Amino acid sequence: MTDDHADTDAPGSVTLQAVARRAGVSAMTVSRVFSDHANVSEATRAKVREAAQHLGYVPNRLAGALATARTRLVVVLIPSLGNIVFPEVLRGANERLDAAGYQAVIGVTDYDLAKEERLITAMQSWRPSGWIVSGLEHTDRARALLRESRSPVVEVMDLDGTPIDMAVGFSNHQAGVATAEHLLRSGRRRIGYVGGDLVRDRRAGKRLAGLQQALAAQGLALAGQVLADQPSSLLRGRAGLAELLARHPEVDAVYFSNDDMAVGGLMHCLAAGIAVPQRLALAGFNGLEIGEAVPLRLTTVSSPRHEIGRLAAERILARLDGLTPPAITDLGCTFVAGQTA
Amino acid sequence: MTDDHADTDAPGSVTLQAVARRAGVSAMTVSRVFSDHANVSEATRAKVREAAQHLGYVPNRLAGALATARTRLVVVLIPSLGNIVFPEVLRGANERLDAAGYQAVIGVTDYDLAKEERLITAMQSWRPSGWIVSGLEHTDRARALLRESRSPVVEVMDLDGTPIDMAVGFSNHQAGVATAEHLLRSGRRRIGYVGGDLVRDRRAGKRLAGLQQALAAQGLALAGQVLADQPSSLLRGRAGLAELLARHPEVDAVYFSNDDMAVGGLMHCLAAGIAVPQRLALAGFNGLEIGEAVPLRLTTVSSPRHEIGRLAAERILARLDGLTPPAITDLGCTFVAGQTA
DNA sequence: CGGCGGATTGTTTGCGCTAACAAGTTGATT
DNA sequence: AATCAACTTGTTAGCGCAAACAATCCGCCG
Repeated sequence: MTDDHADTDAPGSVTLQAVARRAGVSAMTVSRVFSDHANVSEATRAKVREAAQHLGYVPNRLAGALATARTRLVVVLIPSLGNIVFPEVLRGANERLDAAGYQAVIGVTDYDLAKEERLITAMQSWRPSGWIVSGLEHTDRARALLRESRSPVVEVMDLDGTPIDMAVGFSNHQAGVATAEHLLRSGRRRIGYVGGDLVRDRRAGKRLAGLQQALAAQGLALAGQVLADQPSSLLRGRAGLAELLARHPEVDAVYFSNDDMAVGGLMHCLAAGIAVPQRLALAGFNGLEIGEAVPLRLTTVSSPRHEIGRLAAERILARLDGLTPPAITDLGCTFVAGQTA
Repeated sequence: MTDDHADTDAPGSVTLQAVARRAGVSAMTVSRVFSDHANVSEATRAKVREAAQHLGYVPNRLAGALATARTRLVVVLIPSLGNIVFPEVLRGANERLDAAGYQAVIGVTDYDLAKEERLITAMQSWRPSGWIVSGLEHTDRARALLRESRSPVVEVMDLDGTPIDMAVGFSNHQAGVATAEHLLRSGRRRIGYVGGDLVRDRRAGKRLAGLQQALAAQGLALAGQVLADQPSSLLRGRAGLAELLARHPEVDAVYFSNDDMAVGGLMHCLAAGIAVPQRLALAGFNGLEIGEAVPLRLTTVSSPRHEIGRLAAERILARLDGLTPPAITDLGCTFVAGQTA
């Protein structure tokens, strides 16, 4: 073994130059082979590929991105990784981005707009090619930073408001209205709510507002509510329903902030022998699989999470291709008539 | 407005040079202020910070990383985003990395070792500072690539085998043994299994192997098994148990590949009126919240997913600080005696 | 047989930053 | 007042790659 140590080298240490030397061509030619957008003769191509293979060359995207000012990095900002909903959005985005040679870079805001703003600043230092952020609520500065980044921005999971650039999702308000209408149609009049912090989870707040608006249209108001301040979960929903019933025994239907909470509530009913839906109707939101697997299929509104992630990525890629995709993509959410309401 | 356009500029367009000019110092001095590892007088610091603030300067980490050959990027490779287990590992890792100024970069292998290998090659082009990968099973080439990257590697969620560099997790085999022992102690002898593809999910395979080994020690064998080839889920578990009971009505206990499957099985029992645990004992794995929320608390073995992610990140950071953390960190997993077995 | 056009390859330069070293400044010490 | 050490700031060069332009090569036409 002489001077090019072949596969015993660290892959990162082999440069374009090294490959060029071994192939007997210039660095630029090697670059052209790897980004293959220029015309290089088949013979040269083969020589270069052989050399690259032999040396174990892996291109350095840092250098490439610096030179071209195109990182092919897309930041995905989600509120939480602890709730399966957002990983599913991420999954959709990641699948599409990966297929296009782009890399998703995640940030978790913890439902905190100040933290989101900090993350945006930090992420900007990677000069991402695009942004996918959750919701339409942001600090003014966050909005300004995103706009000034001059990269495509897609806000996902919410359409009740004005997007910075593009939006892919559905109306949470509408989901609340749809649920209210179903409950009212089935004769419920004393409707309660069990959820989490409505300031942190603005989208849950919008669903509740939709429900309340539909109630108000019938001259009704919420019969009672329980708001936990910890993140939503099955156990919280179970305890929350118990508390609501203790304080407002008259309620005949309960809207939950989401399916986790609702299934928790259903478990309370099963354990406490409360007849669902005769004595009490239950409704959730999201259309999680768990709602289908419980003994009584959960009545809920299903959100197209995976598709939202996929389409958000699609919109960004389209924009980077010089196209002009629609600013707003309403994927809707579908009412699922289960057995609990 | 003369030549430096202040905050109307795209943040990415402001360079160290521009800040240096406005502050009346050299670029190097600005660099020192931002990476603040050198001594810069307080007066200069203030001038620089004012200039940076005014121009809306955001450092370019691509350029910084290229110059220092340190990206502060840590690749996290997980098999799936569709199962809450792995996002939780990711959450733990992300929290720790974020706090240290590092960025997690995700890749989803889909339980496919060939895809994992491809991802490792692709990720290497970002020259990550470290790697967190799931499991101990990899292709030879994947193993070689990781070793040659000369960056710290932590394999998570499995200790039954030999790590490339470091490992943080627990023994899946042991989890299977513990479950078997509990079932045997409570008098079960005809134990069945419901799970997914054991080649794809090697860790589930190791748990089953542990169970079988413990059975064999008593001269017993598995009474029957059902293997779905789709990813594990509540509905699959529910259907799987129905199928197992149809084919092997004599089984008196069922081990599931994980809690999702087990809760699905429990739902089948609730719906079909099968007495749990009298007629049939059920056991899962993971210790998901859903197992605690169902009417009968699920008997399972709890895995410290969040802590595994956190510690994996910790190990990488320690190594990058020049320390020598332990090669193997066994966090164990704890048997949870629920009401289903 | 000279020269022209298209295909192929090479050269130069700079992306934005930081390591390494050089140089200047200050105050204290003798 | 000369000297030195410690602190502070500047200069040079290069990280690995690709854009832009320059140079070469080849076959083929008139």
